[in-house]
Amino acid sequence: MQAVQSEPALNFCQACTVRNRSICADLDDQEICLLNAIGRRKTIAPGEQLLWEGDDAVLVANVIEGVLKLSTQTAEGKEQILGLAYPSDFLGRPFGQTTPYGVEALTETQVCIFQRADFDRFSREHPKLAHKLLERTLTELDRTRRWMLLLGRMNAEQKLASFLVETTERLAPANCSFVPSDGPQTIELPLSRQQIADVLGLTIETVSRQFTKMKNDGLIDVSGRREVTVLRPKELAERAS
Amino acid sequence: MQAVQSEPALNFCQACTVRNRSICADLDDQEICLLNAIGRRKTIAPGEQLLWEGDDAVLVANVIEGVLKLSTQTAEGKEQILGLAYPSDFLGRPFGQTTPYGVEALTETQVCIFQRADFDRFSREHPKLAHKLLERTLTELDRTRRWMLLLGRMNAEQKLASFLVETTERLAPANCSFVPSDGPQTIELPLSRQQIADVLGLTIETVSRQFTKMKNDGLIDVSGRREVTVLRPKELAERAS
DNA sequence: CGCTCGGTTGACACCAGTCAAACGATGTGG
DNA sequence: CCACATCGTTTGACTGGTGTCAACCGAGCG
Repeated sequence: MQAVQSEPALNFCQACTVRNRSICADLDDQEICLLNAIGRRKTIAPGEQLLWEGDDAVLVANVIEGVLKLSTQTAEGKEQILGLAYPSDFLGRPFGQTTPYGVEALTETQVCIFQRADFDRFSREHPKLAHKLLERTLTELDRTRRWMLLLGRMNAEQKLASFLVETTERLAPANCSFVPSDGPQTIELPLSRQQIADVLGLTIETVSRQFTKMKNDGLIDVSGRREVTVLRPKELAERAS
Repeated sequence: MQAVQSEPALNFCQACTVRNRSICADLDDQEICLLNAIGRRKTIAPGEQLLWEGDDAVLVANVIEGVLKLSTQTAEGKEQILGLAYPSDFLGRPFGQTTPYGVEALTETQVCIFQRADFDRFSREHPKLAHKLLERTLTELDRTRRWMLLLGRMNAEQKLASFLVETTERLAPANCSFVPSDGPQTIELPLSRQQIADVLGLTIETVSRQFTKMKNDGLIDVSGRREVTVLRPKELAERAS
């Protein structure tokens, strides 16, 4: 576990870009101040790990900027990505003993981290925060369950189409330009082909073939390795079934 | 939505068999009394539905006895079971708008139901309950994520083995006899072959073939349709990988 | 220039899905 | 009592999608 890149305890929260979307949203200025005192900002480079599977859960965090993956491995060493975390998402396992999955940054990422003990205490004393956390966890559970449908019942084409639709949606507010939702839209994928395969429960070859097929069908355009333009969002959504 | 089989408002909670395991565990007698006043017991027959996918979420519930399934469907009508609920588990979507999955009883089931509005209010006023609910939801999220690994990365044999291992574990305390965990153990499956297939993201034929294979390999014994004896728990756990 | 790395493409194998038939337990009506 | 239908399950034959293995491509870099 490496040293935390701490910064002086100024009130970062007031200028925080996810202030109104994260679990802190319902707290008043005074409470924010208290929370600010126990939290620290940290920047994580792509590929760097924030939490390790099986470790004691000593940290929790809010995602401020960037994308991270939560993943676990089978006994044979195959990876399965359990979920992706975007800005305003919450990371970690409060009130738990061990972290049940690894967390790794996919892009340049900024998080707001707390010692778990501090955070646990704070949330016990501030039901508003605990309540927000509960709502968020319930939402995350719903999203995860929808992902099960994808893994259990969809074929490769439907999986990739679903992935592109969801990624476009979740990345859109970051670009923030008001793009008509049925027109072409370009996104930069935060994941490599291998990582997409791990998310979808496929192999890299199958993912690659599906990309090529969609390109040939005129649904998408693939410029660089990470750059994808969705040409026909509606048809793509249809293929996601 | 049918009428609730309500009973006079005696204090059922005091005699509740899941009193110490459910989300009510941390409440004191006075709080239990208040909760008791807004809850109702209800018995559900196998096959009967408690919540409908897409409905307004008006009910939440604790499972007291029996097994239920949470499920959703693809556009093509294939079913995917998202999870199973056992005694002491919590059902429903507090603080949400619509129920994101259907809930149906698999066995004769007893639940303790609340109007969502009542429950939401109660949990806001009693942080102890909200906290238990949060812990439980976090645990459920972890369990669901482990299930994703099964759906995304395991083959049919590993899936069925995992299913039998988990079902044996979760059904064991109900039988309550102290069986040595490495000896033979008989359980009555709460699911049909088709439902097992829906849980594991397989077809009924594949499930059936895997049952036959495990029987021939001497790992299990299949007496009736629902009765399975695990002969070699350790080997079974190994196949679950 | 050659190396590495991520991605693409091809050939092939195999697991699980599909379709179809048969089985066995249960129930119904004559 | 038997004939027959029904339902969940099992078994068989075949297909096809996806995994596996391997070769190749193209960009970046020393």
